[in-house]
Amino acid sequence: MALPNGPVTTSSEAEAALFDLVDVYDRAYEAAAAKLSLSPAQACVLGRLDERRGMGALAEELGCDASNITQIVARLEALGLVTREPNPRDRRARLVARTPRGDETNHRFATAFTFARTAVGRLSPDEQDQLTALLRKALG
Amino acid sequence: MALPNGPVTTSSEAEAALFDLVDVYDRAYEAAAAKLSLSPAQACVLGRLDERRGMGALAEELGCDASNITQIVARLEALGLVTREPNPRDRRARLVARTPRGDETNHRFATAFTFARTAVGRLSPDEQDQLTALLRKALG
DNA sequence: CCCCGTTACTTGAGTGAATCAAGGATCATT
DNA sequence: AATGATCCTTGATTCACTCAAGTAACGGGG
Repeated sequence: MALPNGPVTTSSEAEAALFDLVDVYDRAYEAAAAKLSLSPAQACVLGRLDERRGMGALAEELGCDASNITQIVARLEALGLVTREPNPRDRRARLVARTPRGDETNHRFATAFTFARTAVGRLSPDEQDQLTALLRKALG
Repeated sequence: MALPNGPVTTSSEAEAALFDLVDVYDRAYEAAAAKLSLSPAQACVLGRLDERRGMGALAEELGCDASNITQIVARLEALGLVTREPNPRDRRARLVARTPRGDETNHRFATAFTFARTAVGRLSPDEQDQLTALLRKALG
């Protein structure tokens, strides 16, 4: 279990609530991935492959080094969840795509990661809109 | 940069907002720690040492294995940010405490991690209360 | 057509988080 | 005094992540 990105000084109620949310969210994500024997990073990459795409595109979207993606995709490939086909238009590049088993695993992950769904579901539609507006404003 | 605990399927606006919040929060936490050459885990442990405490207490609070804490505290100790004194009441146990430099580093981290403060600061006091109430309700 | 800089990805080395299994030391109880 | 539990450490392993360096292929200018 990853250590929480905890509050240093809890100056306000709202800040504490934000921290609690982030902590619970992260733990739930990790737990859902673990249920499928995936690391959070693997689940994340798998979830970005609704359409096949290149390694570089993944790296840029996820904000990490390309060599990091190489490793994670290699593990997903070894698990049979992903293929890494050559790009016919550019022989330097690879196109990563989920296999049928990858699709199924991704779907099972989406089902297992209930936290966001459940949390939002505790709010009425009006409250959901309020929350969205407040979060958007807070994010600046 | 840690991969985001991204949305698998973005079914609602509110869920997407939650994900964005978590992602930005985590990245800001990591960036603040990196500014002080600390890992997120190190910053986290350092932040829990306002009072001296045992390794086991840390492990339990942070929800991880004791041996994980052993490593992190060892690195903090090597950095001169923490001491690991024997507990006079129980010679098996160790009491971990921040050094003066650890106090200063922790304070600088708290200053550098502006995200939660800034985000909440974009809201009026009323809005802050609303956000807190909504998050608490969503967390169940 | 060939050089050349750029791009796409891989490889290797290194750090650190995290978990598990096993072990040593000490405590606390019988 | 023996036993079992508790506190922590050590060792082994896996994985994420980063950086530096390398390979292969694209694409444009001479």
